[in-house]
Amino acid sequence: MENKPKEVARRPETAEEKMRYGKSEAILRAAAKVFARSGYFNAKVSEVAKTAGVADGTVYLYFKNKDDLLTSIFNWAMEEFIASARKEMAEAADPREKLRRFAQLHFKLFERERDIAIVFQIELRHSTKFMEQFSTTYLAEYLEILRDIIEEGQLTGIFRKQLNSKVVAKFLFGVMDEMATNWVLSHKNHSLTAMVEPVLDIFFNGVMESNA
Amino acid sequence: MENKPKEVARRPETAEEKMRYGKSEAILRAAAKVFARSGYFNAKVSEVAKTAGVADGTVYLYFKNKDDLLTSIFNWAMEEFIASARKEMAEAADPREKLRRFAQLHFKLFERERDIAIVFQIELRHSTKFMEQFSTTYLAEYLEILRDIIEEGQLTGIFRKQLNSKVVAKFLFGVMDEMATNWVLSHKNHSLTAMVEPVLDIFFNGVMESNA
Amino acid sequence: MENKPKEVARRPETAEEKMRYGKSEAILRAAAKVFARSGYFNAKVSEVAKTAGVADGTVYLYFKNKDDLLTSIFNWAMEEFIASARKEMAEAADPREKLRRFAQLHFKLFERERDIAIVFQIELRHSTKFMEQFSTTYLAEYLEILRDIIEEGQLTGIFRKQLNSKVVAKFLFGVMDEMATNWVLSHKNHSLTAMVEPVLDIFFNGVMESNA
Amino acid sequence: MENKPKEVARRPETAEEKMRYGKSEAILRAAAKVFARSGYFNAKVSEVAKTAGVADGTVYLYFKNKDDLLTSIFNWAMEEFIASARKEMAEAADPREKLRRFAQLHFKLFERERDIAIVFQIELRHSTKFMEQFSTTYLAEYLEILRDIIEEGQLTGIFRKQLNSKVVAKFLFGVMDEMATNWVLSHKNHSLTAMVEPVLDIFFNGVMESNA
DNA sequence: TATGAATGAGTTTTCATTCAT
DNA sequence: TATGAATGAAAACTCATTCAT
Repeated sequence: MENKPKEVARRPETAEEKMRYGKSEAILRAAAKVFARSGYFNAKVSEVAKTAGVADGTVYLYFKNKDDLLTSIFNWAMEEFIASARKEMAEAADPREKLRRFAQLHFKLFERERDIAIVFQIELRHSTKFMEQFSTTYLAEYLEILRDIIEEGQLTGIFRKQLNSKVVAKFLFGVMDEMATNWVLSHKNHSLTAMVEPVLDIFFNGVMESNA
Repeated sequence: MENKPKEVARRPETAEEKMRYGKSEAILRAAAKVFARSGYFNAKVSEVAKTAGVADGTVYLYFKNKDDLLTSIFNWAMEEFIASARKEMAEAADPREKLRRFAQLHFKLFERERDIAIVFQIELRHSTKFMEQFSTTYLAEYLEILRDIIEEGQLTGIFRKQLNSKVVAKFLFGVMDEMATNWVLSHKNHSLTAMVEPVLDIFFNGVMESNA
Repeated sequence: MENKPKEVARRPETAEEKMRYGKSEAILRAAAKVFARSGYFNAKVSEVAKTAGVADGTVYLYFKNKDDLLTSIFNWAMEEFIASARKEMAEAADPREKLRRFAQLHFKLFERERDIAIVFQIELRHSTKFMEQFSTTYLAEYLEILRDIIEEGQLTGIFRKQLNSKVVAKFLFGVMDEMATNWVLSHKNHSLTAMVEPVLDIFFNGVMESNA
Repeated sequence: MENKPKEVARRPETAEEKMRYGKSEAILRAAAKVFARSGYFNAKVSEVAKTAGVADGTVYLYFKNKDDLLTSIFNWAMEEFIASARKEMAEAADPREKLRRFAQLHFKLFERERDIAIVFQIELRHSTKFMEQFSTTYLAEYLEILRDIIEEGQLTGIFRKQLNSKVVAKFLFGVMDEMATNWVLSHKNHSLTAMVEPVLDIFFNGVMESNA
């Protein structure tokens, strides 16, 4: 994320805009940190402002309201993730390799940005309203990518054709989501990416044809 | 649930206590309904009281505070679930059958009590604090049951011995949790229990020895 | 006003309600006092609460919001005034006597309740929105009463028939309104009711010599 | 503004001043429009700036603060009005004609500048503080002019000598003020100047038949 | 036990004003 | 002069909780 500022919605052009952009991102990062620490509802906007090093009112120059902060963290991270995922998927040939890279990407992002991981795994789930919005936008796209890979694997004969690719995609997402939540809640600070291999091992043995 | 009052924490003995118990459960059910509808933070205690048909102050005769309502819904449902799960597990012989019954039990409870399902899948996740507490108590017990069955299956030779039973248990929980969340957020009202077979199909193909 | 609590919208029946009613009126009187002193926009709800001897939140148990306080002061006083005006008008026979009593009633109310007078003459005028609402409800009724008396005088031959009764009513209201505003803003504390005679003298006789 | 009051009403001399003058007046007109539309307290300085086509900060180069905008609108219009009134009064001989021209002038100004009329009739009344200041300065001068004409009429024998000229002046102001407020609040867009004749008719002749 | 009126702490948000450029 | 991004004080309102009845 650090090195990919251009992947956020608005692109700064002038030096002046760059500064505005920097403030916007600083506030978003501060919000992620504060939300991760206190939980969205208990977090105070003034705390976000203080963490970002700006005045309370400045937050409202960049974001409509507190809720918009949460939504923006989500959009910001998700857009970036989907973009890199699509790019990386294009580089791998084997569907198994694609899934492996995809999971790696997901988990590496979380390990690099623990605050974002916490917000994603815990805070964003706080309301049906948000969850529904989430489900119908980015989650749908996330599942779409997985589904495409699985169907590709079914065509090339390495995954069982009779399986419903949609169910399989949800299945894999569920497993990965659970690993992520588990990692976020655990204080043992074990590696999350280390889970990719054992998880995919089980998964592949389940979806592969026995002669694949 | 109505007819299984004994499965809630305290058992009423006298007629007087029975009445208290009834009110306590009424409040808990009202809380689940209101939390499911509005989300925990937006839900008002007065709304819970009104839904339960009692005065605002009465809620505080049975529960310490608003947070206690959430915790109590969780404890109430979880104790009941774990108890029936352990009982039912004892009745089945085959590990695969055990897992099948376990998943059925989990999903049937949710289908019967949608408010509880919403609270479990959405509202309870609202804070790391709660999630951590959840992880170290009932989730641990839930995973324990799964792990026991899996290890039993590894002993009897139908599940691959080299797999880490703890990872497998989390894997299975993650898949089921994802199916549940998906069902809660979906408005299509598809059957949740119908997911048991396809999910376990994938799972078993993954964890079984090829000669099992 | 003190001795006519029943003329306010809600009538208290039980002893319990009477207490609630008392609090409602206390808050309304406190609001009138604070609004009169600081002006509506500069007045703080917390100041109203303190003046009424209740907690801030209690204000919102009786009134929807700050604006509702202003509107309620107006409705409360206006309903009372219109009612006593109609009653008193019925008791007088001569149209000139009716107008005299009407003006007396209006000015006496203001002298007895200076806070209310200030709110009426100054604070209620702060927005077109309110003024429009005011114009189409109680002011209309106020002008209606005046107009009825004037038309009665035109029928009995003491007022010039060719005059537009609506214009005459507005004319008289304007004069009285100006006297009231003048009195409110003056610190000399002259008598307002003392203005009734000279004003009606001009109004009745006109400013021109009959031989001019 | 404190030390540059003359730059509002007066005419610009240098090109530089012309620009300043133009901007100052543009801001004042914008303020009148915005205050008329939203009410003083709800109006935003940024909205005034936007309407005037200048940056927010520029408003503060010409006016001390938001309150100064209101006061300046008032001073600006009032100075202009008093000046033209005095000039026009000098041109008429008959006291009745003088009053007629005076009323015409007042109402024509309002018809030409509706925003100003709204600010005068509604927004300026929002606080006792302002009303008191208003009463002791321009209103006093306004009433002075009226009083002079009335006393002139009393000397020439067309107005009744025994009337208190101060009361008569207030009386007439009250009537005209009411007509103006009525016109401002009415959406029927009737002519305000058309009210001059009927109002002065009543004023001059009185409402009673001479034989009543 | 049950009630529900009263409490008052606490937080988001707005917007007049400033000041570095 | 002109700008407009940044400031931060200030206040309406909510609602969990209490407690006298």
